[in-house]
Amino acid sequence: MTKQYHHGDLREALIDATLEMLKNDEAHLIGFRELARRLDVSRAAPYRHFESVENLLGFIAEEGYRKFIEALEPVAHHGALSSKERFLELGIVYVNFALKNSAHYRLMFDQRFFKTGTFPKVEHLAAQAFGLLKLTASACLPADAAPEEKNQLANLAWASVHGISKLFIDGQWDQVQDRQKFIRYACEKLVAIV
Amino acid sequence: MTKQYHHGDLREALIDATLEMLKNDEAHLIGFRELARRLDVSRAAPYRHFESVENLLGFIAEEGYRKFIEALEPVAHHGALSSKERFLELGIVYVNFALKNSAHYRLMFDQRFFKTGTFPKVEHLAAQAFGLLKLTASACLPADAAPEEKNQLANLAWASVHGISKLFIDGQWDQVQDRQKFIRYACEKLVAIV
DNA sequence: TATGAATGTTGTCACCGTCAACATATGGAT
DNA sequence: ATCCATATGTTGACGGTGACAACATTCATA
Repeated sequence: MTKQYHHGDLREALIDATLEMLKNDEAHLIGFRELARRLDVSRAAPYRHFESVENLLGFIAEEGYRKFIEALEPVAHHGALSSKERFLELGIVYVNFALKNSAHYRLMFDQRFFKTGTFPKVEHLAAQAFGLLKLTASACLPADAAPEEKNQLANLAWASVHGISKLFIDGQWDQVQDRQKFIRYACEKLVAIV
Repeated sequence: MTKQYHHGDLREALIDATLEMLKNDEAHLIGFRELARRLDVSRAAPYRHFESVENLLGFIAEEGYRKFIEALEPVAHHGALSSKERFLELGIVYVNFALKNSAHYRLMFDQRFFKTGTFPKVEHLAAQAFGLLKLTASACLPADAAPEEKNQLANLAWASVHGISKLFIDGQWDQVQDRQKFIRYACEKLVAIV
């Protein structure tokens, strides 16, 4: 098959190639010229699909949050589980999502998307995701517990699963042998805090 | 005072200006040309003090870890406190260091420094800092506790304080009113886990 | 005071993101 | 089947960047 003038699905290919690069490199190393080179396409072709590099990364971050919410939602609303069981499961699902989608997760928490106003979609999706966490954590406390206490619990849980995810992803915990065992340990301890 | 040929202490000025920029921007936006402009110096002058931008950032990361260890060490070895008191205090000091030195802290956990082998000094200092955490956490468990359990506890504590620090620093927790109150709450809960 | 080292400057190169102008392919209306 | 608007890909150009080499100035000290 000879080289074609049109790529076929350059948009999707750009996203895939970016995620591929993000597995090893940091976001700031992503560039249209490099992506174009990898996809055997001219240097300006990516501009037909994304306004700018920042824009491409923003879209991928959004995509990540959508997948994230998709993963958390059923657990947060799982009727057959008790509040604490939901809380436990949500933590486990959270960290496993981060591990399986590390390129997405890293990008999702990139500081550049949280300068208020510049990426409203990302901000909104992020708030939605963390709403699920707050909801699930709060439900473990008595209904008449102080709102402050509910927030504190939710924030501590969020910080913990986020910290676990980051330290795994960024390679600081390569020595941990049984990741699933640790994740379960950590989430059980968090549930026990209540 | 007329413009001088020599700056005086360009090296320190570069470090300060970089930290100033890091308060708002991300590491990838730091550049020698921009720094030179801010310090009213020619574009190549920074090369007399740092081999490359990467190198400048690496030095600042090292500096951050040295300060970090300096802050943690006395708490970790504070003889007048019980194991659990040390654990509690260490957590509080950890997060407060991150808040007060947010530019340093962000850089210290930049992924670029943990590609094994490229920044051995940073890697070593990081390991040293986290050794203090592990030591302090482990001491709260019975001496004959399984090493795995000690590691699990230390890792969970580390993940939690790291997550708290990151979420504060990256602006995701701007709505939290009394930061110190939350930090104390979180660290007390972590101690209670033991 | 003279001289080598430290520090600052200018010139140059290759790379990058972005836009404009142009080329080609695609798909639907006729 | 043909025509044309649109989508997509290409090339050229511009200003920005990091990095290095060659050159200029100042400093330290013998």
